[in-house]
Amino acid sequence: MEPKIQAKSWDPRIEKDILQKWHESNIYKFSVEKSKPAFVIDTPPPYPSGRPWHIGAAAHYAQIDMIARTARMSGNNVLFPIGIDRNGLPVEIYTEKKYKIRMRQMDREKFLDLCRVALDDLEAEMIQIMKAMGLSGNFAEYYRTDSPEFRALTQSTFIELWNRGLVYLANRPNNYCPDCGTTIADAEITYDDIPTKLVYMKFKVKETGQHILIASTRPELLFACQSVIVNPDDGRYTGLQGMTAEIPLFGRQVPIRPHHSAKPEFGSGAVMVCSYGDQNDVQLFREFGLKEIVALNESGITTSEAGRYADLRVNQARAKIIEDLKQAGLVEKEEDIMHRTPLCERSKTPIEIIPLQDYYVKQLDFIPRMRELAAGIRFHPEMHRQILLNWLNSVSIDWPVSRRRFYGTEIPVWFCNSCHKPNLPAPGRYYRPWKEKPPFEKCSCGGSEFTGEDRTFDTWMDSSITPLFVTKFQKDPAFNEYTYPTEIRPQAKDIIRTWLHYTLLRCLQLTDKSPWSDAWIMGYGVDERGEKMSKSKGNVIDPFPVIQQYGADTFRFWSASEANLGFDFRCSEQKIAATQKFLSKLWNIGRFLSSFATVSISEQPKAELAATDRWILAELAELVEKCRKGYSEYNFFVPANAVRDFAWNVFAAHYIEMVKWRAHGNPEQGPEPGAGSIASEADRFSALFTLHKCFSTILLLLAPIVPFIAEKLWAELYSSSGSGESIHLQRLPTGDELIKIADEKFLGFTKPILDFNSLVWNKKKETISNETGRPLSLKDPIEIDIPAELEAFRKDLEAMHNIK
RNA sequence: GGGCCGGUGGUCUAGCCUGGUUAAGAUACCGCCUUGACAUGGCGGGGGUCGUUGGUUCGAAUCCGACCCGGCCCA
Repeated sequence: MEPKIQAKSWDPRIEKDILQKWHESNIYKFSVEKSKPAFVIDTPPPYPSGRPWHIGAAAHYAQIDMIARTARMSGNNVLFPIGIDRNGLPVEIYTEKKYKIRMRQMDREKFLDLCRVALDDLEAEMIQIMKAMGLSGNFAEYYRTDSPEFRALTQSTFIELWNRGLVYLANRPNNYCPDCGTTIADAEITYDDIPTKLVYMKFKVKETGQHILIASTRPELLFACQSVIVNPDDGRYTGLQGMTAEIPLFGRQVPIRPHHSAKPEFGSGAVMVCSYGDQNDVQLFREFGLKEIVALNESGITTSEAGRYADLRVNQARAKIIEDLKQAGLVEKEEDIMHRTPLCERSKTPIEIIPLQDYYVKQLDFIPRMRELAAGIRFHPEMHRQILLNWLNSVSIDWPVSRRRFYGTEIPVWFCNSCHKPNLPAPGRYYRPWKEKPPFEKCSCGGSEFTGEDRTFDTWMDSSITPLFVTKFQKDPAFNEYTYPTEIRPQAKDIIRTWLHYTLLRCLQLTDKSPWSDAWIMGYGVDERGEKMSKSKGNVIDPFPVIQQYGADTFRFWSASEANLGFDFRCSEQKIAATQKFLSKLWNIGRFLSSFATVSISEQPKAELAATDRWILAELAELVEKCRKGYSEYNFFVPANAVRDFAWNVFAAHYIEMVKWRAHGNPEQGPEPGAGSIASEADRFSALFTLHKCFSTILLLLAPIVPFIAEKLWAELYSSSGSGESIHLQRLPTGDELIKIADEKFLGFTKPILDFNSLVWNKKKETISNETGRPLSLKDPIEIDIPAELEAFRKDLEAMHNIK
């Protein structure tokens, strides 16, 4: 019998037609439907930062789509928004490089236009990949975080917080990246061990005339020193506590105090406290009430406080000061050490701590409540909850949200030129104070001249309201009511302390609840040796050609079967290529089944099924339960591997071989029927029913992971004769009905059956044929005893192996 | 210094929660086979002191303790 499906392997080019069909039938449409539960995904809007898109990120979005499809096939009304994050530093740097320009040395408006064009190009490619991967998202209404509509929401939510007293302006030392020219938050800092010199300098003790050795990695801050500290338990310095030290080269006198933060084992055990070498200095200035000396300006240049060393870059000042100290014989020694240095996450520049005026959003007051919300969110996997809790425990200052950058949402504030009071407009529209007149006439002081704020927000101010934006907060109350809070936040684990944290904070402040019930945290994609991918290492894999060559389903199945929930996963093209074999296997099982009339799989069989059929259905029921458990945790690693193992190693390898003779029925149609191969109609029906029951279930179980091939095979075998409905509008199967027709006790036969088949195959291999002088072919007859416990399967086993 | 995660054939992973025959799969390697869905296939094979070490137990990859190594995060 000729199979209805002709092609001998799955052709990924078919995916294009299927995409077109989905697009035309608009099957992933979302609208408010009170009778159906809403399932809203707080999709991460990717940042189009340059080519190629990270393959790990592409895998991440493939899995987010699996969440959407799982939810849909579980009976939910799914909102799967698609957005693009376009605010922030990376595009500014990209644009500066591309056009060889400097942002601050050109017209702001023109610079923004160049950024926009760059983003449009990068975004178009990203959307193209997302579509090609088969994401069932709402592309028709995709949003951008730099649109007037999005920015208006960022601003209006800021204005609301301001009016409620949750925002303040303050001048305080904060992390400053001299390279980016802006304040950054603690969350945007990374640490790296960098080799540096620890300089041992001699300070004179006024009272004794002796020297005290001060070890410091920041000698260039000498002139900003306001105290020396020693550990109170450090016997070497007990007598010096309370005395006065004289700063070399500058001659200023500062007190020597005891403080536990001076570690006796580090350097000389005596430390100078300057404004500001590190966060500990900030802490000590506050604790001791010291007067701050501003050491560096916003360009990272020493101020006039540095005297002879003014107007120098940090490195220059450092070199000159060390040289002069050496000349004066005041350097005892220099030691090479590795120093854990705070770096700007974006530019990798060492950060400085500089006092500047910034806007702060209050977060310290909200930490206890955030801990409560964090306890109520279901984390997938559970272990990643700890990353958030650790971060909540280490937050020590409010969130500085102003940035001295251009491509971002403007801070909607105008300062009165007379009294300098900040004036805010009414919330609602998008404001650009640096180029617009204020939407009001007078300040409360009577002044009518204003200066617009020219700074922008930290981009997390925008990103942290995605759950509000996608649920039409403050715009469509009925929609918002139906969709908020959302169901799930999928994201990568490296932005828990930023995106997840800030979203929780902002939504708590604005809605008094958690924006989601579940948080789904994915690990990183690393290279095949487990190392981070980076352009400099040359181990980056571009996902686009991979998807084009192997197809979206191959890429998706690879992603599901390789990335266990929350763990880092390895990316290797070889493995992706190998994955394609499974799709080919699946296709050919479908091709085999297409040789026979499709038996209605919705009907219950009338007569009792054959033992072999009840056995495989028992295995199938177990598979379904296992997959459902995986799907309920959005862990696609579980169903992907379980279905592959079942379909390939049990169903195809053993079951199909055992029932082929019954499926064919009429021995005239098989070239060389085995013993006892004339099957009754009842036996034949039993086999066909079971084959289709198993295969249709396999397709349903795989549909969220490999939507294209599942759709195609479903259409070929199960829907074209019926309603013609997409597999993606079906429900995931349950094990209940299978248990009715199967029987759990048959599970015990799996191992004996597999072992027996293997035994026969081995025996044929060992037996050398008298005719050919070679091992027996699998279709050659053989004499072998069937174990008593497999008596119920005798007919199928005899036919399969041609046992005489 | 603290926290989290991992350490299983050459490579990658499953099994560990809930201890129990011969430690499973993929990949790579080797050998054989065109069999009627599939050579992008089938069958077979070699290859592991389950990080180390103590303990609990009749029995430990699995439970408990200590240690070593790697990764990430925090200080």
